[in-house]
Amino acid sequence: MKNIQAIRGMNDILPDTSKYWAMVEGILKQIVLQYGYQEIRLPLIESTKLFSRTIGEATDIVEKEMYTFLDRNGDSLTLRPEGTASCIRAGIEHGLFYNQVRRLFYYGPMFRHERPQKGRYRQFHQFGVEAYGLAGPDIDAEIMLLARSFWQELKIDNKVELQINTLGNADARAKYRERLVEYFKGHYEFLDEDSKRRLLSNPLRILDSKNPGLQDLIKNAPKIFECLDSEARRHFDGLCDILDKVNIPYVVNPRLVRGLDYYCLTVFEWVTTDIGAQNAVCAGGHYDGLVAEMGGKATPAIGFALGLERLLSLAVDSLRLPSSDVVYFVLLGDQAKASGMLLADKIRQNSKVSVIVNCGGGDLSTQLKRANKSEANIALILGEAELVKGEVLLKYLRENKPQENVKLEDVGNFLNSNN
RNA sequence: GUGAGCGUAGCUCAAUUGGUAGAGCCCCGGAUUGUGAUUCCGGUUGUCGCGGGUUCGAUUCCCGUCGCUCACCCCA
Repeated sequence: MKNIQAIRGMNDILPDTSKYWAMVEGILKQIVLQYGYQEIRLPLIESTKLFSRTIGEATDIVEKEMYTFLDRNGDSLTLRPEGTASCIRAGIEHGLFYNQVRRLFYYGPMFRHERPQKGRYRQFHQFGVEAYGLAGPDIDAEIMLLARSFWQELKIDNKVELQINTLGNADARAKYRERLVEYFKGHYEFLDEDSKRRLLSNPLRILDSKNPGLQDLIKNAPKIFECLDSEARRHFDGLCDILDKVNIPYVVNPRLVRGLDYYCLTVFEWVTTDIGAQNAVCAGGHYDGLVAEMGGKATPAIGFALGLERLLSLAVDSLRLPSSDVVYFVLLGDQAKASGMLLADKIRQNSKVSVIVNCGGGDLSTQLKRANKSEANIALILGEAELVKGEVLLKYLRENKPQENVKLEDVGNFLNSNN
């Protein structure tokens, strides 16, 4: 029988890699907490309607990428393809947004049934940040400052670029959509198959096309700025003004549109050229209409999601794992074996170090080999001779220092002060 | 969903114009019966992805299939 393998596009994160995940998650979490954002933990499964309504019926996510199945009672359920819909659902359900400002964050796995490639998997992980009840543009800038803190702390500030654009309000977006359709219909014969399809489903996305043959056509297309009302224009100018003053470099990219239906006003992407074709590390925008659309009171909202797989592949080179204090407990003889586990627990209680106790026997040489292969930087040797003296023999595995004898009752303190 | 490249040991890879496979790392034992990492010696690695075809004979050639990777589409 063939061995069972992981589902396509679903990855195991093995110990060598999980260390980096834990470190990055810790850094991100610490930063958002410092900005006053609170964690919200959301279910992985929601009612299918939640996503089809909010993300947009005509988007690829809803049309063909959702993991949808019937519950035993016949309800249609879906593994979440993104976090914002759930976040708003939870916020309305528990009254979090009612006349209040909320700064929230979440992280965890998302699911989209796409063909996997570098930086894109069927189960992938997002870290999302969302702010409710603030119209901006100051909150827009805050969120970008926050993201910039991520890159600085992860030492990848020089690898990412911020691109911003505005989509205007719903009216402007509708008007712009019409003008774009008109324009591209006038040049229909030059469009490729994908763009002809997009003309019907989501004309804004034609602007995003990677086809080199289309670039001239796109360059000459009408600009969203021609359709903006004065309020949207003020919002965007206000954002640019703050970004300039807080020294966040950015590029205005009028062709930047987002795939999901719910975005309006400010949209932005942090992009990179370092991780393959999937170049968006972090992206988001305003979704001021969503809360009301889902039955809540009209509430301005802005947020972004960042792809942790993409972030990891970008940051892993510059990350230095914190050195860990680990000792390996070598036990020789039946007496030592009997008391070793107990002693190890005493050390764990009296110090902050991790203690790996040798299991499976072996002579001194064998056990030291294991110690050397482990992450331990110190071996503690306890044999008949040491037991009699009430000591352990402490041997440094990674530094050129002489080994020394330490009284059993002093081991915890010794390890503490040594590190 | 579409296209291209690749599937040989736990890992990284080699080889055979078609004659049933090899190296490094890893692992185990010994030199070293209480001293690891270095060095030396020895040992185990395998339905050559799966199925079929051609052939006296297929890991090699052909067809199919599955898997992986990258790219398109789409998105974080």
